[in-house]
Amino acid sequence: MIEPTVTSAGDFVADTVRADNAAGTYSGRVQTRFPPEPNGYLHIGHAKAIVADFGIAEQFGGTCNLRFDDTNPDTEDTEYVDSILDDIAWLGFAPAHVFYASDYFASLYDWAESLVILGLAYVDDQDQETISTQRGGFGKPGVESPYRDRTPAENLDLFRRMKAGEFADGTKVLRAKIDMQSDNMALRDPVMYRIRRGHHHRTHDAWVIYPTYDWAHGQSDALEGVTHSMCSLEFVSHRPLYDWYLAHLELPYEKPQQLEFARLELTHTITSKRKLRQLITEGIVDGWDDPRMPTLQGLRRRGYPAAAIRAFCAHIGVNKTNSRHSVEELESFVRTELNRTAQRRMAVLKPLRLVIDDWPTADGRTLGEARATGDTVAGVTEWFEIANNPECAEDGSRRVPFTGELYIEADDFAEVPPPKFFRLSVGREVRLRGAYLVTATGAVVDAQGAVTEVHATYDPMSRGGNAPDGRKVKSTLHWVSATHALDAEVRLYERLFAAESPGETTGDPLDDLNPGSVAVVQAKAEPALAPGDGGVAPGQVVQFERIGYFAADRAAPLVFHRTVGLKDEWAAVQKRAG
RNA sequence: UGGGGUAUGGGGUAAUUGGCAGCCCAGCGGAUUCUGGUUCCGUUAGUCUAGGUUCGAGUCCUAGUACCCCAACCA
Repeated sequence: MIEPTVTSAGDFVADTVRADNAAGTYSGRVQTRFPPEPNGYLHIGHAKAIVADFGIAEQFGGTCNLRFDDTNPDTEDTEYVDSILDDIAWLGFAPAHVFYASDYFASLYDWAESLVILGLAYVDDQDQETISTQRGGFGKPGVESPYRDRTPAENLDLFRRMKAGEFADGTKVLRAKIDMQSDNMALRDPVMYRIRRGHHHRTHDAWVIYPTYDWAHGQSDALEGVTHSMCSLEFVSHRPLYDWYLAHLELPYEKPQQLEFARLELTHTITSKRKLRQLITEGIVDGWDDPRMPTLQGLRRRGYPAAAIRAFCAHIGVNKTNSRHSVEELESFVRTELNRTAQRRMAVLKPLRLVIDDWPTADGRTLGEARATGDTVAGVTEWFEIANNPECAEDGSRRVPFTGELYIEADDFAEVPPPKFFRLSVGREVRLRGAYLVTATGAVVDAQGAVTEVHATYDPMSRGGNAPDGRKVKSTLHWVSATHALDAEVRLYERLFAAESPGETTGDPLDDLNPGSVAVVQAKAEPALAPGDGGVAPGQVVQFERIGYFAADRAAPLVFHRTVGLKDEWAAVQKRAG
């Protein structure tokens, strides 16, 4: 399906699997599952879990299934089921099976009856608040429910009537009879079933009682034959409960074991579903697929390759330490992948007109001579064959038109060059990528002192970019022929959150929003940036030479999203200079 | 307040389970380069604290400290 995502050697899950294999615990079988609740879109944090779940199965020749943890009808929807399916496929994984916890509602119910008969579960008539109060607190004792000692027969009758819909929502629950004095709150008679007349996206109105996560999860694992059930660290204290349930049931396979690892957190990023949703409802971003969102949909639209996300997740591995990875590390995986795969194109984000005065016109004059007489005749057009990707010869080349009137990047010209400035200034020679060596002869400056046009001469002997005498220039600039330039809209994204840990100081991540997280500029693009043959496909990511990687919008032609910028040594030099 | 989890350079993560603290990101220096990109070479910097065991401790023991999780009929 994909190239092996090797999990890091020291990962404790792999250690556990190896130990289990050595001990013969599961007869060498390895089965995992990725269990999202279909109540939101997948984000970069889920990618870590997906890579871990599928990765460990793959590493040991096992299987990994997808299971929708759809036990709460109030929050779940097929919209999310569909997007999750889509995202997992995009990431490059193919689940062996797609299961739903709701497929097991009948089995779960039967198992619950067996616990009732064993005297290990009881129906409690108290309301939610009372039950919560009786649970006690950290270091404080719990209080047993007055209904705790109902007989199995009475409980069975009540439970069946709960299922039959005889009772109103919230009026009764089924609870496991464990230990109201346990230090572990999860063991103080946890709720197994609640009455809820929500409309379930798959079972519709067949059920009025729904299992809780704790009652459904381990049992679903057991039913499927899962061996290693990975989840995040906040479930560590639920593991004794996971084990308690399974210890009291007849299982079709060996008992699965729960293993917990730390969630992925990134700097300048949030993964809280609630907060992500708030970004949308408050209009801060356009939707779940806004390129600034950490959702897989957003990252995809932004141009992050699935292979880069996979490699990043495999690289960070699984661990039990709560930590926050720098988003720069993710970006570095994105650059590494894109450097290899993205075709190069030229686009000018801050266009500055460059006129080559000695460039020939069709009527045998030069541009300079023609302009001197007020004539706006065009220069001749020359076509250059430029490699699509110097890192990948198979990508071939494209033809790029060149004339005597071009756009170059405004930042590539300086009237007064600062120290270590290698680019164009009057009297200095630079290369126009793949075309000619040019020397600036002067600049036109407006009333505000801004450079509006640069004049230059070219060396006809340097066609293709090299001078026959072998002289070197310090800089190569990208350019776009003014007469052939296409107008493109380029959306430049910055971090959505200015703070490394959004919300750390005030408690609300939205207080740390970066007000300038997107800037839109009108750019000049070479013809091969147009959609279609020899151009770019919707969603394709290309490198704008010397600038960064940009994803063509999937719908709008000539609209580009900045995936990530190139490393910028000149920016670092300027920063050091102050 | 009780229980549980976790601590290794600036960030992240390894260490064959008691034997030379390695790798990635970032930084810095250099080489190469028709992208100030890429690539290559070099380099700065670390075992939470205090004791102890040992020829030898990131690893074992004791006592602390810090951070995270748990008192939903959410997952």
